[in-house]
Amino acid sequence: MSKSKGISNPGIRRLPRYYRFLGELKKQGVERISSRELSALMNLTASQIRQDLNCFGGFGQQGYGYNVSGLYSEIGRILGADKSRGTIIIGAGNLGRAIAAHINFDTRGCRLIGVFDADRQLCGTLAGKTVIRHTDELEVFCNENKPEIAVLCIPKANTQEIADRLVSLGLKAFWNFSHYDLSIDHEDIAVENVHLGDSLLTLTYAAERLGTE
Amino acid sequence: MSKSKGISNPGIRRLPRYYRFLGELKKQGVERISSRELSALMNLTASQIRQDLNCFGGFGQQGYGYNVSGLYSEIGRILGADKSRGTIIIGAGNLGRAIAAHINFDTRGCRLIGVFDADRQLCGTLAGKTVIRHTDELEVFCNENKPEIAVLCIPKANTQEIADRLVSLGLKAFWNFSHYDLSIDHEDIAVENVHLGDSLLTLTYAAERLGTE
DNA sequence: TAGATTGTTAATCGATTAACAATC
DNA sequence: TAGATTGTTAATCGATTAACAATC
Repeated sequence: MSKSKGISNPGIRRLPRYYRFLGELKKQGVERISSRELSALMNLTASQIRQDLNCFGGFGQQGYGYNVSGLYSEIGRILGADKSRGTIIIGAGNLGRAIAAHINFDTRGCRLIGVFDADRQLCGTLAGKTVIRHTDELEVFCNENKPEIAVLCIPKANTQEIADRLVSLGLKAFWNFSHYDLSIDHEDIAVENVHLGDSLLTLTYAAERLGTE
Repeated sequence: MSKSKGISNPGIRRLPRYYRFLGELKKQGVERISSRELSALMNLTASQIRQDLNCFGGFGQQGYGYNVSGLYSEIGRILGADKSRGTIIIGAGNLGRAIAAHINFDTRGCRLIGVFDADRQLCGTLAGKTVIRHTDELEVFCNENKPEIAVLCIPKANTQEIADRLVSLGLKAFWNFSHYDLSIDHEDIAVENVHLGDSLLTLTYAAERLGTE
């Protein structure tokens, strides 16, 4: 066991990637892997991997390396992928429906239990395998089902308002796709802002500089 | 003018965010802003902002601050948002269609000129405002229209193969949504991997730790 | 001129890399 | 035991912050 100096911030964002690669290796039937082999695969340094992993405990074995399947489960546990937190999507436009259909919530510690939209036309139709409900039903639904995580696929203008309402309904974590930097003043609330537009602009910037260096 | 020590890597990823906030301020009719005011708005330090911006030139004025609209254009130019690079989407499933309909390519230096899918059932139908074509037409289409940027919304298994094919057709930049870490060995190719699953797991991790610290 | 705020250098902090003793 | 590879400390590198002279 480490005395847990804590993993670096960049390290935290590497954890899901470790998890993904280890899952792949496990699926391929690989039993053990050294930090060196994994570093080659993932384009990191072996040192970095050992530092990252050792923050959570000594998962490896000298002279052997890491047991793939064991490490996979450990990281899954660290990430909370073994949980099953009730999750709702707010906004059933193109993006909300794509996320409902496209994201595998279950393997990431989440269970999709509801999709909501303000447009009555959409209510009753399906987003993935989930029936779309009207946002008026949020209060009743949340009191009954106690979801913890909300995915926000709504226009910028409504985001803060809806988020505040959901906080008051007990939601604890927000995956925010609106073009708005959500930051919630309550402590004990987690927010992950996804700005696809920013990501595209980063690519544009890189394209702009190709062949320059 | 700076002698361009170069912006930090995290700094590069902050540029689109600066652009977004300045665009908002401009829309609100704000004329000037100091690094201090902007830092409060964006949750950064004033020093950081001055460092980031000064890498590209002295856009500010002592005693005054920055001209919002001028700085907005400068950053847009740096990012390449003023260009109009031909862009195609490969894969017209839920995600591909959501991106076609949801992302404003034009304001980010990209012009969506084609959407392709391997499923003939989809061909001829619309993704956003763009007709879906069969991937068999890629060669002819690319030779005629010379797209530079490809958005990959295809299954993991096909990603590397399709990417290689597109590289040989002259594509220069890849916005990759497949569950696969695309890395292209050719130099002079830019890749931006978007792993929505990793993003969700990061949120799960944060949710797991709420109230812990 | 006085006040404000940048541009820029120096100091600090944090993350990554290198090195190696511990140990399987 | 010999070889391999971790866990962990120390050295390096890079990014952020602080400070302040330049200047509008």
